[in-house]
Amino acid sequence: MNIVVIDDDRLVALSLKTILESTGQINVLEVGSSGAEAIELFRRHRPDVILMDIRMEGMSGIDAGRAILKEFPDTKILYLTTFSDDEYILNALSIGAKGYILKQDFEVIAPSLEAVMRGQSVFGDKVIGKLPDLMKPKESFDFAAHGITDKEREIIELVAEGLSNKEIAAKLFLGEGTVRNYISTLLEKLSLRDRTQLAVFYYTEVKA
Amino acid sequence: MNIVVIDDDRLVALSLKTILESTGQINVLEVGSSGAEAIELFRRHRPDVILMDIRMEGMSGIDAGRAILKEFPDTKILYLTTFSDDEYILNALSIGAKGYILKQDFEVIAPSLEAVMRGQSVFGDKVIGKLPDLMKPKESFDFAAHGITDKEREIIELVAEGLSNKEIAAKLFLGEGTVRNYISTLLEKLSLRDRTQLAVFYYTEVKA
DNA sequence: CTTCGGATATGACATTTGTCACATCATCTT
DNA sequence: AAGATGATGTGACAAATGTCATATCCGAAG
Repeated sequence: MNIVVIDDDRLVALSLKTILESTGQINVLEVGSSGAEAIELFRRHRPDVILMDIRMEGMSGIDAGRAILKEFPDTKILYLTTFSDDEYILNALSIGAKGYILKQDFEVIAPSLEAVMRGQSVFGDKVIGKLPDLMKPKESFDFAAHGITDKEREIIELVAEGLSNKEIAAKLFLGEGTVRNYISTLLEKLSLRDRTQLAVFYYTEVKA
Repeated sequence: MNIVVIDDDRLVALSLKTILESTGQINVLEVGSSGAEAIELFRRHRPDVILMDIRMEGMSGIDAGRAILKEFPDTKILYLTTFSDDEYILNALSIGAKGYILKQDFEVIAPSLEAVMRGQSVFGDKVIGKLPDLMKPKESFDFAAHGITDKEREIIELVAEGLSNKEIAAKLFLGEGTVRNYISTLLEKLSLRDRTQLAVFYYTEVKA
């Protein structure tokens, strides 16, 4: 199995090389220490798997991974990370990484590489355990705290579907002027300027 | 451990009750067969865990779960499902379910319940394996296929930030009229009516 | 009962937005 | 050279939008 190891900390990268090569199964073609280098080394060697740190100076492992996967979509990327990098778990999953394991669990690194080679995905227990929390939708915006009434909330939703005042009025059996008034007070309450910003607000703050 | 079992298929629900109670550890307070019933039974019994089917007539297990979690945020929900229900995996995670296991693996159901009681999350191997695929961002909208130019794409993005024509013009060093023209052709190309719909389009089709 | 706030409505008004027809200029094609 | 294309611009216009003042109705709070 030919792999490339990327870690911000060159010492770590070299240690990994040593450890992994001692298994006899794994051949570390080269080590690198930045996202840019990851891309370059991948282009040069086309390894079976990339073992890469996530948090690095400059380009993050995620960005590098995204770039590589864009060029070679069936690349197998295994992320190696510190326990505190929670935010990246979802990113790693979403770009299609094959695994995400913790540096602490170094005894599972070689087996994980084997698993990835076999086509499996490898996400450590602790990583999986965090998924539910991470997926939880962030507190949806607190309408009540901003004094937004039920009707107003309903209006926001229709605006966020792209309806015109006339259409909203028809749908809610209100006068068009009334709808405008609602929107006016809504814009006031949320410090926005127009319905487009209201829609943007909805998608970025409420439904995010 | 007191639980409630919900399954569309009453027979399955009752079988589960029998199997689980035979362990001696688990007490099935009551079984139900719809999402609505799930909510009702939860309110009445406050079980430690709800074991619930996902795909059901009427209200889905996800919707029922969401409703219950809204009322009682620390509810432990364990979903039981058929292998083909892929689409629901992410939903289950995102509402904060404690587990998602397959009906086929019925021998793991009781242990999973124990695990959930202990506060662990339980997602079967096969479920985890699918996560990377499911998280992959859907093809982001193909601007080129719709004949949308780079400049137009840039305009869309600014509209989607809630900028006015004047602001966009200033930012891109264009005349305001030019910006309007861009937006006009954009609306034409995408069969939309106004900038708000353009913003909505951006958030639902492009950046979704 | 009176008061108050929320929901609803109207009309007038200024501004923004979207459309259209057309014009200029540079580049690229033929 | 002639023509096509795309980026950019202008002016005029109609429609949609947002603001404001004001009014009615109703139910809840005092």
